[in-house]
Amino acid sequence: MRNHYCGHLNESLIDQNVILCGWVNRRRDHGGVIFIDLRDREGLAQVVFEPEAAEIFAMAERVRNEYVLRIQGTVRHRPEGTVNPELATGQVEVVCQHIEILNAAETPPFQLDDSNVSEEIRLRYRYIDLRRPEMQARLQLRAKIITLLRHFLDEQGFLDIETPMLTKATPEGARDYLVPSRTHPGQFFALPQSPQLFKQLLMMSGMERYYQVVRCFRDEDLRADRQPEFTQLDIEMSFIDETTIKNVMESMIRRLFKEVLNEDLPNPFPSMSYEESMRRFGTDKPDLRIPLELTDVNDLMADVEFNVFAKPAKDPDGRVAALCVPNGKALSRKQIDDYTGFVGIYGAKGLAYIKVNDITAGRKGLQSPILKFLPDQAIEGILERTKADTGSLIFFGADKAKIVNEALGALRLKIGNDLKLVQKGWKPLWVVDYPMFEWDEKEKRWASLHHPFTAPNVPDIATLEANPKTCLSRAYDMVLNGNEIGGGSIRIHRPDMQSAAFRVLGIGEEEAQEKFGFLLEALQYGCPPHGGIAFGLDRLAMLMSGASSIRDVIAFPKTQTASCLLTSAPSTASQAQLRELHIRLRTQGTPST
RNA sequence: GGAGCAGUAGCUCAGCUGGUUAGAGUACAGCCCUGUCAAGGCUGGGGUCGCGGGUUCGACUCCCGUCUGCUCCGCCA
Repeated sequence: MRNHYCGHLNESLIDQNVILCGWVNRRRDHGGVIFIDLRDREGLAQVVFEPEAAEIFAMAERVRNEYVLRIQGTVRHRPEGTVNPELATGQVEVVCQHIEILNAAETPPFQLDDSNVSEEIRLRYRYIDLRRPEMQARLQLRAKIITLLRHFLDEQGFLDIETPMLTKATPEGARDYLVPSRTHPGQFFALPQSPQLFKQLLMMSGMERYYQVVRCFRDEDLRADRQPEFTQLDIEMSFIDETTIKNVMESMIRRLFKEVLNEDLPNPFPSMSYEESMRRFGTDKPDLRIPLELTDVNDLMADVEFNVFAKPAKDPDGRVAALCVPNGKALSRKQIDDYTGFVGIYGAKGLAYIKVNDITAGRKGLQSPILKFLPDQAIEGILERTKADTGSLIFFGADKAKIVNEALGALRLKIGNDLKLVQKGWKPLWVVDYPMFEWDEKEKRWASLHHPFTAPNVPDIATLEANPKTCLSRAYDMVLNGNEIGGGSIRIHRPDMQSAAFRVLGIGEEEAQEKFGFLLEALQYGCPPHGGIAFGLDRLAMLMSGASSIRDVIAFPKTQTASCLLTSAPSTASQAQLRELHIRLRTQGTPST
């Protein structure tokens, strides 16, 4: 049907007869001469229609935007002075000798070259939105990323193995998407939140190295970087420890960035403990491009006569921390008020600050509503530790450590962006030495920080059960520019340790058997030491393409309420369908017949 | 479950402290035009102001509710 892509035309094809297919990007009708920019996946080509060929010219006059055409013509140099340097094919044009309208098109609901169309409209007409070069480039980049990762893993001896989509609900973790069973009345499959247990079973099956580009489902509320269905690069290896898998995965990501973006990532990636990351950045996914850090000042505040600071300073679960912003003095009162409101989102009750007007003038060089509460010793300590200088603005958070970390961690990102302190480039790191458990205040029980199959970093079961609060796990997260792009762990590979982990989590013997009996059983039949990782492919593609939402690297994403504006899914089911599935609706919905 | 922002022409937006005929750009249609590439010129059509209720002599404008989209908190082992 065609022999060249529009976007591939160049001077080497001059005088050749080409056949192009594509969409009318734009038509410029000068009365006596008509130009049509024909667009396909690879780019644009200018097709010229001259009035001498009356029949062809008449057809070109009828053509409108987004018509689908097949054009036959001769490639020639553009006349002197009409070359378009903005266009990859701008040196040449095609003189049309034959035109075929493969399909007419209604006027599009929006203009493809409008970069400011609302997302609602774009999603409703996604098939048109995806024609835009920007979206074409993103999906092409995503395909390139996946292809490269597959090649790498294949080279390294990983097997691509599929796991079930219709599987068993899990008690821990995210809300499951449920699928009713027709053949088992009242019973349900769950769509996988991840193939976690299957990939572990594959290690027990002796597959040694597994990977899968796999869809995962979580029925939780959405964000710019979270969709109800998303794609993981899921990986598992046998007979390895943390060092091996981290090395292999680093190599993979380094090669990915080199080959796709020609970017050199550090070798090795820096590594940081969870504890250090929380202390310095208030988060376990620090954006190392922002040169701001939190500073602990608990000890300086424990004895001050200012309860807002002294109380959390003395609380074992409290934290008083400072965030020093060089040249932050320029921030207006309104901006500081805005930041106070911002940290309020995270539960902070206020945002104290000190302006450093003159670092050499001691107390007199400072300006702050809280100055009167602070003794000289505390002030000196703060200035020294935060490395404050003339012009600095020091923010303070004082509350439960969780609130201070979240509030100042988020403030650090916001100020970093607002003040344009974010450095160019890519800053990957590993975050390691996660706590094994965290206390769930609502449920009054220990919960896995990672998941219940993560190996604890302890010599024996007794140590695990005696120290749930301080026990670290063998988990590791890969973080890039403030995004968690991958996370994994060495897994528990012995049944007694797995049972102990369940016990700490308050999962009783009976429940463990019911929910995870198959896993506990499998562990008894010869399970190799193993571990793995899963990467969020959508997030990776988002970062690498410079998109600000994973929706921009997913062909057909869902909205924040998890609906598809293109197909109007989800929708009601017919009474007949529901009856077959043994389901009766509680609400007086109006199912179609 | 909660907070914020937005919803006016096909699209993107403006519309003052409430005032009688709701505008702009672009798209679209027609006419003119032989070198444009966001082509240009002239003319024209196009609106349940998201939806429902309330206040008022009068509501795009104020109030309440609701729906939709986005951002965020909670949630996401």
